[in-house]
Amino acid sequence: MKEHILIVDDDNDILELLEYNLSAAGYDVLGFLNTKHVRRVLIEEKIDLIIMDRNLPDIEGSYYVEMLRSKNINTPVIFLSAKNSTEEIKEGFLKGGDDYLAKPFDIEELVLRVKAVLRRSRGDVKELVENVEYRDMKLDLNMHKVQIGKLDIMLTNLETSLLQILVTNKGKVLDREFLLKYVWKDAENIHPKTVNVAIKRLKEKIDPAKSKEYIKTIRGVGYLVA
Amino acid sequence: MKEHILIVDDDNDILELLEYNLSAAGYDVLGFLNTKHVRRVLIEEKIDLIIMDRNLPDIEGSYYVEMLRSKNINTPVIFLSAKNSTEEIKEGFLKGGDDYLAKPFDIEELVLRVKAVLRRSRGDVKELVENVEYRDMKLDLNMHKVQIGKLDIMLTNLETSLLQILVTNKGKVLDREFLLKYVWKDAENIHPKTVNVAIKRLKEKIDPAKSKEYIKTIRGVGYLVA
DNA sequence: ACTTTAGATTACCTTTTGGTTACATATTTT
DNA sequence: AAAATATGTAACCAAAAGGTAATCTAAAGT
Repeated sequence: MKEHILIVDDDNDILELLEYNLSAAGYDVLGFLNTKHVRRVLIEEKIDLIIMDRNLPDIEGSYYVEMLRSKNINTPVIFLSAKNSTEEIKEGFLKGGDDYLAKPFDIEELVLRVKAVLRRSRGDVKELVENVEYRDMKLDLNMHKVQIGKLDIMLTNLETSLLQILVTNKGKVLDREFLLKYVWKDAENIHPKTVNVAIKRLKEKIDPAKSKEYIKTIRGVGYLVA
Repeated sequence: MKEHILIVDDDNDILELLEYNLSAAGYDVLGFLNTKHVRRVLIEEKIDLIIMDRNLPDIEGSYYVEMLRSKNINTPVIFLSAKNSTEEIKEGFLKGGDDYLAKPFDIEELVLRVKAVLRRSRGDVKELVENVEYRDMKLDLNMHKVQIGKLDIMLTNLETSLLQILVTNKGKVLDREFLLKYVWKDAENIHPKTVNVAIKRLKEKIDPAKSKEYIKTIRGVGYLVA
């Protein structure tokens, strides 16, 4: 099955150039001139890579990506931009980009960078649409909520990604180091005890009566959903 | 556990600059001035990322990476090179590189690119450990429990590793010295009698009725699972 | 049978670890 | 800007794990 690339660039010429060349390279390409419908498409379709211009009419591209990341949308992103000072490049990576290419660019180099990112991220791309279920709990990643029985419980970003990683790794004990890596995205200087508190709050939220034991503590190791 | 980065660059100053900054960013760094021992290190150590100069005394860096790829060594590679024509950059990607940064480079940008590649190249799923079985006992190392018949019994860290080593060495008598070495990891000043108590507690836990005799005592030698 | 010796058992105590809460800071919403 | 919310940090407490030592028991040698 072809891999899907979503492009956002307000310059129609560039959009066409990219669509032409990436299609020729065997990808399915979806082009957009602004971010208006991007989020919905990301949720509804299986998108493997985003190519994003930074100078967009409605929003600065890197801010848009930062927003996506905060919603647990981790599709790889390559920035494409005339802003090419090192400061701006660094910002692109800090906001969650996977690569950064300055305009004007060599189209073949872009295609190669696309391939490199896809090669590396393959298999690790999370299904955005698919919701995760466990016992009587339905986790809706996009809406940031869990349905437990008839009850809808809103979750914060942190709670969503913590619960997500626990449930998708069900049956495995996740230690604090692992959780810090994937939920806190390696943020520097985060105390491991932070995990305890986050877990405690999550438990409290999804099971205030403490009757379900969704999340078990494995002393000396970490936490798991069994 | 820290991620390991291997660097190959014949310029000692650059090597030191990278070692300093990547160590500061929390990585374990191994620097090399040529590729002589690189392949052996890649095989023997767990290396998560390679930073490779292209101008090496013994071989062209991208050819070296191409060789690695042909040997199914798929560790991510970031090229670092004074060769920065688009043709040469393209060659870097074609030979299997994940990113390409032209010298001179901004060290902070490099660190960010390193993070981006590592973030993308590691899966977010915890690896499953193989489980061990013996008689009617299933030892689940992921969940730190044994299933005996229908019954699930949670184990502590010590109990898990003790039972694991006994069962995986089934048929062999393990003496206290051996157990102290592998279960207690040679911790200083551990009294050999400690093993007796640990074994006693483990027996009690997995067979409170004392009817199964999973673990036999061999007087004067040690313990075994037959 | 008696003695010796290794292992089992038990009780005790220290250390480690996680839970809990309160507070501070940062972020988001209004 | 103010209020509300989210989340990190630190302090404190409780529980669990596990090491040690004293005592008991059983096996091996005489």
